[in-house]
Amino acid sequence: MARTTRTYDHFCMLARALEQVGDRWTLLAVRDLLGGPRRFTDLMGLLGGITPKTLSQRLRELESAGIVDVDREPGRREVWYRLTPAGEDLAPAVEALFVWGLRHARRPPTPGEKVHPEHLLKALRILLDQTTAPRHPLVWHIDFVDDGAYTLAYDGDTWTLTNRLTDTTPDITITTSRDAWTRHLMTPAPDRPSAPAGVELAGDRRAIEQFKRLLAHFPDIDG
Amino acid sequence: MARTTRTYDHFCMLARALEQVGDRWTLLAVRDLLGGPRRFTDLMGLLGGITPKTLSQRLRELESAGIVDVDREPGRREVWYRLTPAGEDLAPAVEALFVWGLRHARRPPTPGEKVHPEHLLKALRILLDQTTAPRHPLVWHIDFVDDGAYTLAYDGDTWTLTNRLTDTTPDITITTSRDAWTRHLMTPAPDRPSAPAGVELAGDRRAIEQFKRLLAHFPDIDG
DNA sequence: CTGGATCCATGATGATACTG
DNA sequence: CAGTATCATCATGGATCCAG
Repeated sequence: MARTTRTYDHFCMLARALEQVGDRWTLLAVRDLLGGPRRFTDLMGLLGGITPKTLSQRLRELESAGIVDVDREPGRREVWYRLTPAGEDLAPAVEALFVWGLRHARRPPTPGEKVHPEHLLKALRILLDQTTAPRHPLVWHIDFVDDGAYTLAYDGDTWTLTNRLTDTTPDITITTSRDAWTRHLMTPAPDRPSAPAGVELAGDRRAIEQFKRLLAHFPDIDG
Repeated sequence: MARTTRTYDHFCMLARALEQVGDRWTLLAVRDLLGGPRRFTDLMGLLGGITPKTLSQRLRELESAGIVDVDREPGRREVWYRLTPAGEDLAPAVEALFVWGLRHARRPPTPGEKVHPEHLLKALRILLDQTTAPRHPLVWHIDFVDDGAYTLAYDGDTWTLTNRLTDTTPDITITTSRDAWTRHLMTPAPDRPSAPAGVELAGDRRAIEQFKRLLAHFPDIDG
């Protein structure tokens, strides 16, 4: 009896969930789609070592599970993948695993390990959500000259990461490169230079001070 | 270059977490260990179709990841597996996936699907945690004549499931069988008989009413 | 009986190249 | 840009066997 998809044959909702998102690469694809719609090659880049075959297979599985919507318009080359509401609902699970990794699987990047600034920003967002509660809303624009631009915003309740610059006027704008940003964030906070090379901070003096204060214990989630 | 364990080679804490717990069966083993220490064969039973080879491999991986502690005492036949504190910290992630499954992957049990009462109880615990807040602490004993016994308790803040009968005096005691309990819980609440066959409820009249009321919308997590 | 190990078959994934 | 095609390798499942 040829089984079309691998199942656990348990009547358990965790098993059911893992049948949908438990395959290798699947939750990493969801992680990258949580930032907003992406094209196939965007995902290829973010997912590092995945092969196109595996990625297209995963995307089809996610589509048929109702987790991803595919946007193909005739006459347009690009295909955009976006999460459905059911896909967005995976955010708490992805985040819980992320938090666990931050606590229990944190190691400096090994040589040859792909460091993508978006994933650092995601870790930062989660950490901010768990450790701080600023008094007022905040908007930070982070512009990677060699990669893309992101908005990290606090709405008075939670922090949000968006993979583009929002229309809102930012409190600060960070202009940097992937390497400089990675180097800056991976430097233990006490050792960080106040004017790090390759990281330009623009904005109000107090907003910049607040930014540095809020980043002060990244990436230590404890204490 | 022979890679001993499969990695993603991403500097991302979600990828790191999934390298530890992302393999097939791993989170299901953690799920079953969250209830308390278990022996190899307990896990074999709870995990349904896993082969001993895969289970022992997963347990060794979990042990070397610091998620599971193995208790081998000389002169004792059994080997007990238990979660370390790092393993217990997986509870939020397991639960978030469970909740997602409850919302988005709920289907009645298909014929041939193993139904373990413990997993139903776990779903019930999560649901109670998300939907109710009784005024006072509660202790329910559930005794399966053909399987084992569990305690579902509310301490004034959260619900806990334990895979044995605790010493506390229970508010109610349910004596049932795997089949009868499954049949009862899988019947839509409005159709449940007030004196279901094979499910004996013992205890104070008001406690029994409360029990029925609290189970009234299982397994619907929404609304 | 518990806690595995071993052998083999098969399916899932990876590397590389190529195409509409 | 968005994938397929082909081939090689690895992980998993099924069955069986074994030692304490």
